[in-house]
Amino acid sequence: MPESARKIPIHELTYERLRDMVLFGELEPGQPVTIQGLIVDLGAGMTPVREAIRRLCSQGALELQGNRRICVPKLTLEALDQLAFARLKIEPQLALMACTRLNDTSMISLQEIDQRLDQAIALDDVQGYLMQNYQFHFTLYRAAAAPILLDMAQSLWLRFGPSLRVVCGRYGRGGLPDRHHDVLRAAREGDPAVLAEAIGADLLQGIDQVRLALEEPNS
Amino acid sequence: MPESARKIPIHELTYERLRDMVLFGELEPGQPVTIQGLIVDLGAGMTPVREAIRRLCSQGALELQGNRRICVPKLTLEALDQLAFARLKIEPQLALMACTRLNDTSMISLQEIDQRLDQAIALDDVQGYLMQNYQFHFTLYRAAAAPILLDMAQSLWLRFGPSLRVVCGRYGRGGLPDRHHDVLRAAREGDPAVLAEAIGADLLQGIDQVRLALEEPNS
DNA sequence: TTTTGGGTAATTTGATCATATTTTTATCTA
DNA sequence: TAGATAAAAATATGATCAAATTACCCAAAA
Repeated sequence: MPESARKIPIHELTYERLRDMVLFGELEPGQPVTIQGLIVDLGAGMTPVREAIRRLCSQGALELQGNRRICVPKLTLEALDQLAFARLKIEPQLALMACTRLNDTSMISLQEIDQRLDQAIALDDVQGYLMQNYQFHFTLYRAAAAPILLDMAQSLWLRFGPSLRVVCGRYGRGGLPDRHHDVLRAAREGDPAVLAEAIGADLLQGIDQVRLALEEPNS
Repeated sequence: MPESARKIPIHELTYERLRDMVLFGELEPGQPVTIQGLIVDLGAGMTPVREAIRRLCSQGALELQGNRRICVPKLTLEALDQLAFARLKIEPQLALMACTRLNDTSMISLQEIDQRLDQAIALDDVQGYLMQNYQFHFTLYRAAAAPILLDMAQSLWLRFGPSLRVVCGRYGRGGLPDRHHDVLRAAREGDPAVLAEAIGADLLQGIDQVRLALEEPNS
């Protein structure tokens, strides 16, 4: 085995793997998650799996039901309202703080991600879209150098991710305008207020999509 | 042993115990936390302690240093700015949502907590003050019935708590005005905007106290 | 002689696993 | 349908291994 891999403990790798499964919709809302199942699927021991689950539970990515079962939480309308409020406060602020700190390297990264994002849209690759969309936002947010707000955004995305996947998978993106180009333009021009506004508009689009789906009669 | 106690798993009890230690300043910022030490101090096994630590790390209450050591994070000025921003967005909103849902029972609870708070101030009981202050805010916030925003507030308090303890212990409350009475009055009158404003003013007072302490030369 | 530096040994601590115990869920019979 | 039993899954412990820190010793320099 490569030496570089032996630096990261298994419980960390397990956490990252499980987090991505939630974030990119490999696990659906309402789907039960068992410790034993993950031990088999991820080939990890019991302790690392348990620790990864505890971390994700405290971030809201997983939910402990009264009996000791674990599942991916289903978004309710009330939860969506809270998520919308928090995301629209936190994420534009991260964008605003990032704006003045964006250097050439991160600008190039953003543009590359944007290209892959367009590709994924063209190919109807939902998983790819979700992954690049995540990378786009968090590459921007990381530039803000605000770890606490970044943690909060991460937790909000973990609660939001599974439902976004369901919506995208069911309806596709249906010709919605691509807000990322507005974001990129604002970033290039270096106007923090405009950039924050553009991020807000992008978030709102995703939130409204999920809200429409939740308001439909079928669960 | 009482049967009621056997319902709550040890890892949950351990988490709550350790959380309170962080929240109410039993652990100082920068203080190292060891798994082995907690096993001895709390009389728990290894698994529950590890899980409690993982949960608190992902809430920002504890911090993994590069080498696999754990400590209570020290607040920097940058971190304080982020905390201030987030708290002033989230907590007034929780108060606002709670306002219209406050019933007689919770109003009485708030008043009782406020009395105990005044007692603690009169007795210079720092620990008691911190505990009642926490109870006051979260009894109010819980009434909002907004679990996601409540989780966020909880995490913010976990990051803030240890430093507040240090400040209060060092300088006392130094004749600062008691904002809780404004909060209680607004709650009684049922005006959400005024209540949110009062909470904001209370938060700002604590934040400014900590900021003053951080700006001092000595670490 | 005292101090300092380097390196090794001992100890502490974290990571992981195997296993035993308890709880919950599912199944089967009356 | 209800109650009892079996199976499965979660909780919790302790043992083992690996990594990091600390303690200690000896030699060299001041």
